[in-house]
Amino acid sequence: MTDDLVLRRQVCFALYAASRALTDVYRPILDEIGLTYPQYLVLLVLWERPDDAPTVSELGAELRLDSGTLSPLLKRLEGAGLVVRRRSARDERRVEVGLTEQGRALRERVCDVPLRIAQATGLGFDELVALRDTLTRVTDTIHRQKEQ
Amino acid sequence: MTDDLVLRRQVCFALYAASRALTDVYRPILDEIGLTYPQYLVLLVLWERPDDAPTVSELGAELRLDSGTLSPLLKRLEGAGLVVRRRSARDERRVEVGLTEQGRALRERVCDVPLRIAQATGLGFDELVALRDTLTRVTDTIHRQKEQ
DNA sequence: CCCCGATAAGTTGTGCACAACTTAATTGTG
DNA sequence: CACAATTAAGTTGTGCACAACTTATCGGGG
Repeated sequence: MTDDLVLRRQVCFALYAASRALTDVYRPILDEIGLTYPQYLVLLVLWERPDDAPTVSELGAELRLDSGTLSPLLKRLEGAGLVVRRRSARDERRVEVGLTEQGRALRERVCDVPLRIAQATGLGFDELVALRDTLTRVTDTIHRQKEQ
Repeated sequence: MTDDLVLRRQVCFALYAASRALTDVYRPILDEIGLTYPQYLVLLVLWERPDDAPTVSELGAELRLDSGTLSPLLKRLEGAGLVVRRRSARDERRVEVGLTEQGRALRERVCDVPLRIAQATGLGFDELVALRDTLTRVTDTIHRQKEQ
């Protein structure tokens, strides 16, 4: 029982270490185009629906990040000329985040990134899908518990 | 091809989200004893070998964290009275990190934590072990590539 | 013995994450 | 309509992560 506190036995550490390791793979790739990994994630959401201009809250719901994280991040993306933020006309509380032409164009420069990342993991396609699905299940389980 | 850039399909996002979700489960538990998750990880290493007093570098090798992260973290742990830092007598460059009596005693208060975390994931024991091993394999693969 | 490269820890600066709080706009209820 | 409760975004403060740099010590070759 006392052995349960050994670092290498803990799933949480494996998760924490793997997450940082994968981010390390992203870093040099994203550095070239001047993005951080969380900024890249925001753009992924925007690229999925290029004409949608989701609000900060909607972005946060997708990425599970709050305005405390997103507000300064979006300000930096706007400073880089990749997105625009505008107050909603119908609801002045909301801020809609849209892609600029430059932000839209950036998509072409990263379309081979997922493949390069997948290769770095050393896992086969089926293993990757299984891993992703297990992780998604864990995340959903935790969030469902939190809401109750 | 173009679909590869969809957020929910990316293993990396699943990893990033799961890691933060699990940390969310830790937070209220560790809050009670005044620790952050990375601080808890440092203590895990120290508890594994209570009479060892590893150096900052050795801690960093276990956790894959550099002195830029560990130095201030250890200073806070020392401020909380859980560890002591002392220059090695044989090599004045090294700083050895040892547990205080209070730090040693804290172990008793967290020995049920791994079980509580495991339950929060909703996975069975075998699934957890398989997940951990897959993640460890990914991490090792990435680090091995980095060294070459 | 001296110096030069290597090593160890710490410092500085940037960018997340997240809690707690503030400000402003909106909605529901009487 | 009035106004209290809610919601949205932003701000502030703390603590990681990590790159780049500094300071101090160590070790080996000339």
